[in-house]
This record gives sequence, C-alpha cells and structure tokens, in this order.
Amino acid sequence: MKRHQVTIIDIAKELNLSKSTVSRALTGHKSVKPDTRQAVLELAEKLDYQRNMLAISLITNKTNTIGIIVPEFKSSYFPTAIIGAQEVASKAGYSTVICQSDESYETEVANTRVMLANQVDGILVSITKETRNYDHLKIFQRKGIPIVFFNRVCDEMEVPKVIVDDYDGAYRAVNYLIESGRKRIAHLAGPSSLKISERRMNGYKAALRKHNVPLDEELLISYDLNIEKVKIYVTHLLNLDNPPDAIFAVNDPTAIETIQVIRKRGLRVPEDIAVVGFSNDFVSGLIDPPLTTVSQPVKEIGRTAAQLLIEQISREVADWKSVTKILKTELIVRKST
Amino acid sequence: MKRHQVTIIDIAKELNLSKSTVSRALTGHKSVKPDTRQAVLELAEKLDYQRNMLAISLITNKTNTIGIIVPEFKSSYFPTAIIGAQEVASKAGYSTVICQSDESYETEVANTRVMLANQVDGILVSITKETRNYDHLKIFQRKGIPIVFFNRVCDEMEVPKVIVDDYDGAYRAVNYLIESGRKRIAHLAGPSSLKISERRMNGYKAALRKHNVPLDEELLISYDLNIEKVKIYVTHLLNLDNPPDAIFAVNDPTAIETIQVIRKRGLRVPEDIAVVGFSNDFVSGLIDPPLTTVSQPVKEIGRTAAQLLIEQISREVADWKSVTKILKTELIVRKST
DNA sequence: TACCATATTGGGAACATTCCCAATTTGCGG
DNA sequence: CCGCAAATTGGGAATGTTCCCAATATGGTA
Repeated sequence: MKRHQVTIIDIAKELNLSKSTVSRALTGHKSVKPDTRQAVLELAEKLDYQRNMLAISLITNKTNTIGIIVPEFKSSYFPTAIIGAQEVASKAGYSTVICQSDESYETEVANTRVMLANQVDGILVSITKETRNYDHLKIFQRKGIPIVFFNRVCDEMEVPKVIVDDYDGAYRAVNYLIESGRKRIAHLAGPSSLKISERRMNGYKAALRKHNVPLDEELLISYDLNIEKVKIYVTHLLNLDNPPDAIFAVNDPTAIETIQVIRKRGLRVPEDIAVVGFSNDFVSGLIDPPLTTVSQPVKEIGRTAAQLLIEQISREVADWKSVTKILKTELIVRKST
Repeated sequence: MKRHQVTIIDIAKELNLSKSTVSRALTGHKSVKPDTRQAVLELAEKLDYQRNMLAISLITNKTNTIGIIVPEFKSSYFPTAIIGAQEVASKAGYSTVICQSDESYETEVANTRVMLANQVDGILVSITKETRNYDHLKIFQRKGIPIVFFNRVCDEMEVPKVIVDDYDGAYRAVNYLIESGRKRIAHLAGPSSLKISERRMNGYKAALRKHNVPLDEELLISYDLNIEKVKIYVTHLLNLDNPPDAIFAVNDPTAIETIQVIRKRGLRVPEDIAVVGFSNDFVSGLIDPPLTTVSQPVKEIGRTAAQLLIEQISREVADWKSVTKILKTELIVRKST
C-alpha cells in the first residue's frame, strides 16, 4: 500500500516557489511576503499537508517525544501517574511513548531498545521488581539522554528521582495501629530488591521501636508482589500460635486481597484483625470495609517527574542534577481499622 | 546539550569500510563476508550503536508505530484495553503512541495531528462523548492510514470496528431485574451522541417490551457521563411520586456512584433499590455491595482491535474491509440485586 | 534614471539510513 | 598464470525537512 505523502515540494511546485520559501512560510518565518505566506498556508490546508516530524527530528536531533516505562497497568497507580506526566508533557509540546514491562526484566530491556531506536528526548522509568542490573538504563546516561525515575527508583544512578515519603507514611500507619490498641502487628512487605519496600519496612520497624514493641520476625514477611501468593502468607500468619491482630500491607492490592483471605477464614475486619494498605488506590474507599491506607499524590508524582525530565531535556549542558523529590503522604483512616 | 550519535558511518570509518557494507552487516544481509560482519557487529555492540529509526522510517515510509487515542484513563476500561492492544502490537513489532483526549473534542483533534506528524502506520480510536464531526479522522482514510474503532465507534466511517453486544447485555440485565420481581426499572443512560448508549438503551427497552412493561419516560434519563451529575439524577428519581425499585446504569462508575447516592439517602441496596452496571470494572466485585453488572472481555477487545489494525496495515492494497467484530458479554449477578 | 539598502526568494548541504548498480576482489578451472 | 564467475564492497541517489548563504527583486532617494 504505497501512498504519496503531500510534501513541502508538492506545495512549492504548485505555487512555483522553492521549498525553502514554503518551509519558511509554514514555520512562520518573518521574511516571507504576506501574499506568499497566505497562498502557501491555504494550499497546505487544502491538501491536508502535515509536516513530517521524522525528517525534522532527523535534522534537529530532537523528537519532542518522551518515553515512559512502567512495570504494570493493573492497579490504578501507574495509569494515574501517567495521566499526570502526560498532562505536563503535552503542555510542553511533548508526546509520549508508553511501554509496560509487565514486571519482566527482559521486557524492560527490550523497552529501552525501543526508546533508543525511536530517539526519545528523555525517559521516565519505574523499574520492575526483577531489575538488578542497570546497564540498559545507564546507556541513556552515556548517550546524554535524560532519565528520571519515579516510585521504583534505582539507587545506583545519579539522576533525578521522585518518590513519596514511604518511611514516614509507613511509620504513621503503624503508629496509628499501635495507638489504637493493636498489640501484634504483622507486615506483609514487598520484595527486598525494591527500595520502596525497604523504606516502608523501616517505617514499620521505627514505629514499633518508638512504642517499645519488640520486632517479631515471625510477623515480618517479604513477598514478590505476586498477588496470588497473598493467600499463602496471610493464612500462615493466621495459623501462628500467637496470630497478629493487625496487618500492614505494602500496598493496597495486597491489603485488599488480605481482607478477602481473612474473611474467607470467617474472621472479621477490623474486629478480629485490622488491615492497613498503602497508596489509596481508587478502589480502596469503595470496598467493604473501606480500607485505611496511606494516600500518596499519584498524579502529582507523574507531574513532578515529567517536569524534572523536561527541565533536564531543555538544559543546555549535561549537569546531571541528581535531586530526589520526596512528596508527602497522608494517613486516611477508614473502617478497616 | 548536543550529543553525537554513533552512526553507521562512524563504524565504517573505524573499520575502513563503506557505510553500505556496514548497513548490510547490521541488517543481516547475506552478501557480507563473515569476518566483516563479525567485526561490524562487535564494534557496534562496543559503541552502543542503535539504529536510528527516524532515518529508516523516512526512507521506508513506515514507522512500525501505531497510535491509540482513548477518551479517558479514569476507569480501568481503557488501560485494560490498551494492555491487550499493546500485547498484540508489540508481538508484531509495533510500538504504541498513546494519547488521551480527556473527553474533549479539541484535544482529540490535536491528538490526531500528533499521530499524523509522527507518521504512525495506523490508529486505534475510541472517540470522546463530544465528537460529532469526524473530519479529523477521515483524513486518515484519505491518506491511506488504517483506522480501527473500538468501544466508542463512528458509524459514519466504513472501517473495522470492535464492540461488544451492548444491546444483548443490556437486555439480559434488565430481563434479569424483571424476572427477579422488580417492577419499576429506571435507566440512567449515556449521552445520545454515543452509539453505545443507544444500543444499551435499546436493549433496556426491548426487555421491558418482552415483559409487557410499558416504557415510562420518567424513568429514562440520558446524561453526559460527568460523574458528578449522577447525584442530581438519582436524587430526582428517588423523589418521584412513584420511585423506581431498580436502576440500570450505563456503566459501572455510574452504578457505583448511584449506590453511594442511594445510601446517603438512607435507602438500602438491594433491598429498597437494585442497581446494575455495565462493564465489570476491576472494582465492581470489591465494593459494598458487590455490583451486579454485565462483563465484557475488555482485554480481548484491545487485542482484537490491534489485530484488525495490523491486518489492515500489512494489506497491500487499500480494500477497506469494514468488518464489525461484536464480542460477547456476560451477566455477572452479585449482591446489588 | 541609476544606485543602494532592504525585502524576498532560491540553491544547496546536512541529517542517518537503505538500496540499486557498478566496481573490485577472490577463487578456481583450464 | 590467465580468465571468468561469484563473492564482496563502494558510490550515490533518495527520503522530507531546515538553515545558511547567495541571488534576485523591490522601493526610495539622489
């Protein structure tokens, strides 16, 4: 199916002009006679002329495109963050290429290839839970293409990052549980490969420490975020000789699944066991019982990340400002505690 | 921030070859001496060489990119459909540029501009609720760039479409309500500009007709999908002299909001009023009470649409096969009825 | 009417790659 | 050791645009 694109040259021929003049008219250059410009613009409109960004990008070495790589699309988290990022990006004249790595390191590497081949001006990345090696991301640094991490960041690289205060959020959540009388608080944590899990776990530990509650290793479980496994771990917790009276889950999907498991066992939430999540997903206020959780400004995270990225892109020299923006969280108390 | 890309010519110079030979080696052409190919490949690897798709696309007039334009990202519907589409697309070697029109006609038009400028090989579109004029989409047809509509389709254009059997789904939902003893069933419908609203409304009417229930215009409300207005309409329905004992909402977010409004009025769902939605969003099974709804194979819709699009793209001649794929729905009965 | 400054236009090169056609090298049989 | 076919390689056009520099046109003034 070959189609002939309408080019600047077609317009030039039709009007007996040179491509240079047409180009100038189209790009709004001043040194074009008003009549000429008018004629060019009208013909362009009539012929559905569209400038070929490929050619322009080839010359300018700029595509006005940013890439976004996220690990998944299942929870509302990443779609929401993307909305925020797109909002800022499109306002600044950037379009977005979105790739989803499906929590697979291999796919993430493939995604970066796509981004490079497509000559994106910069990328926004949230890594998979499997990612241990960062060579595929360091290539961008080496080539001078800005990277900004958000949510799941890579500590090895000196680039801007956007996260929330996971430590503080977790601390406040667990602190609340203790102050409302819970004695044995379990934590269903994320994989240790993710800094985010670590920070939330540290918040959990700190809150216990503050109240002189000794850390019971039995109540601290790291899992791989594969939601199907929640059942195994929660069941295990409930079967302990001295089972917990509260569970702090690393994120909302985990918390929601935890509640389902607890109820299937015939126990009540929050009477028998309180449950707290992290993120305040869209669903969390709607479920039964509504979930107590730590909310984070997800859209704002996306916005901030995009902003930082675009700043980097427009910076003339490559002075990798390695800022880390830490956004605030808020404890939302609902009926699950 | 100027960066010099590693090009095929850099490699050629380094190895004392011509760019032609390097190109052949890189693209896996047969007529290259094995030693040469080896050397080229090694150097390319060492230099982090990445082929510049811009240049290639410029020549081949093919970008291996498809565009996706959706009206929103708030419900889980479109993200899920996109996952399905991306799955198929990336398997076929296509990357995706995603735009979100935010239910605004203006933005949708702007999005199509971006797609054209980026020379996408085809687009997947779900129109906004405002879209009445389709010129911006017809441009693609005129230029020979395949379009496939999904979910929110445009009847004016003879192109492939992917929808679900909205009529049948609505019919079954309302039929179920009647057979379980509901007498006055209201329908909170979508805007009449969308075919999808019309089809669901027709299913609603047909079910009433089958059971000889006269259509009460008072119980049939079309609204613009602006979720904040649900409160007004539901309150209005509840204030009727003869209020409904069931509400069939055009989609799940509307149904969920409807439940909230009913409950705020002190009425019970389903005892006082039954509520049914449409789509089976991820949240719908988790809320209180779990929502009875018509489920549709959302991911499959995305997959099918992408498949149709890629078929169109690889077709040599432009014989616009205007198939409409209609996928099946299923009634999921839960506690809200 | 000639001349100069300014306004407008034209003619390439450049961007990174592919691909066709021509040039060169290689290898083998006579 | 020559010649010819096959194997390799090189050169240049083409893709659609921008941008620099040169060329031409226009208008006002002496």
